[in-house]
Amino acid sequence: MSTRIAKPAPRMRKAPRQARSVATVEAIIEAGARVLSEIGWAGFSTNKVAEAAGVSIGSLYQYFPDKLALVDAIRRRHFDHVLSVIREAAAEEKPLRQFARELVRGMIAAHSIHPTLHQVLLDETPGDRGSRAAHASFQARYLEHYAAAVAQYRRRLKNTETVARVLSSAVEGVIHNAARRNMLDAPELQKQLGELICAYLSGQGVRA
Amino acid sequence: MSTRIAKPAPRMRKAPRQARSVATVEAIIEAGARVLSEIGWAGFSTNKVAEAAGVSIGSLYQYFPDKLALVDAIRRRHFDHVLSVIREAAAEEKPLRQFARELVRGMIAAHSIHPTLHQVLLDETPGDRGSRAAHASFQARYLEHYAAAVAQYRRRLKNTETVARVLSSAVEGVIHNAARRNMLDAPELQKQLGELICAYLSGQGVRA
DNA sequence: GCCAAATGTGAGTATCTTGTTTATATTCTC
DNA sequence: GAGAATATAAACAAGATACTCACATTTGGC
Repeated sequence: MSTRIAKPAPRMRKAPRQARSVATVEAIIEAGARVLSEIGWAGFSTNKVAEAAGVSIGSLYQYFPDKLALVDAIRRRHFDHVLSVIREAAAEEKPLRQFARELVRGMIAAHSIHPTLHQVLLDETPGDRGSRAAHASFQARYLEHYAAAVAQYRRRLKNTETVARVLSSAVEGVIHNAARRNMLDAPELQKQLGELICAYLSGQGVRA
Repeated sequence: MSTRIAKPAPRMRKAPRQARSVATVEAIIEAGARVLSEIGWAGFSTNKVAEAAGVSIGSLYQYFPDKLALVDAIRRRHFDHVLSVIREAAAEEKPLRQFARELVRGMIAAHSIHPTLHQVLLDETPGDRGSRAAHASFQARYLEHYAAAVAQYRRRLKNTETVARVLSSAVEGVIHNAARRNMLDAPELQKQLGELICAYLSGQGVRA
């Protein structure tokens, strides 16, 4: 219970100017993502990340003011990636079947590198200060894109937002579960996930 | 890397004989579930659990030989609960619509007490020794019940297991996501989740 | 080649957490 | 009321870990 008055907490302590340092920073973020995905937030220590990156701990603190700034960087990079995937899938008008296929492919690809990173970022990672805003903004845009797709393919136009939420979390659930048992690239699973999306969105199947 | 030769690790150090101690043990397990759900495995400490249970740390160690035994007890209790829910929903033959409704209701009820406990148990909790077996056994029986339902309602009989896996993880994903944003009891969500299940299982919608 | 700036190093520290024991006090059963 | 069961919390030992600092090395422009 010490005096906790809003630390400024800058993104980076120092900007990398030479090619070397750019590579170092990149290596740190990449290793951080790996550690976070493989061991989870509980085991995420700066020393461990530095070691995994093949970099001294001092170098890490030369660019990141503290642990949370590092997590922020990891989060930003990953969220940007995922957002681009769904944005692309929902971009132009295309048949439902194709949308589903592209979405599944993209999502699986995005999770193949660090299978459980996404969930760890959402569930375990603390959301102090600025990251909360980024978090919310990500979620909002994420949902927006899903909602756009839902509005495009769904006949009944009611509850678009709820439908989008259900759809997105269902997809995430399947992918996360598959990631946990190393089945992300099973083609059978991809097909079924695609069918789930199509079935739900075309959804004239059963009446309420 | 010390000598890691299978600790026996008994379930309980001592069985509660009087009513008092039974209540104590129950309070500990309950508080443990609460802590695990609210703070996650990273913040799960025996001292914290004891305090949350309104019990001294000594009492905790009088019944549980170590931290993992406690987690085991929590896990066992929760898994039994969830299993009974799905077993009941998939028990007798009933219309698809009704099955979906009962499954959703039961699942939501099971997650309403400790919203994120299930995911924490699956994702963050370590699986040393005996718990691995329990874990696997739970997953197996869990899937079995889903598969039974799938076999009952799905027309095409191929890939029953994959379909069951996709279905179960989709349901879990939706519920977990709703739990995170405290929307578990939104009736709109329940309805949509039911529709998702029905649409996927009836699933004549789109051809491959 | 030279030098100032940029970058990299890693041992060290100070602090905190936490699992577990133990000696002691209280409550129950008979 | 005796002895067993149960509860208490102070204390500890061991470890983890975020972060600093004084120094070494490399780079890029001149």
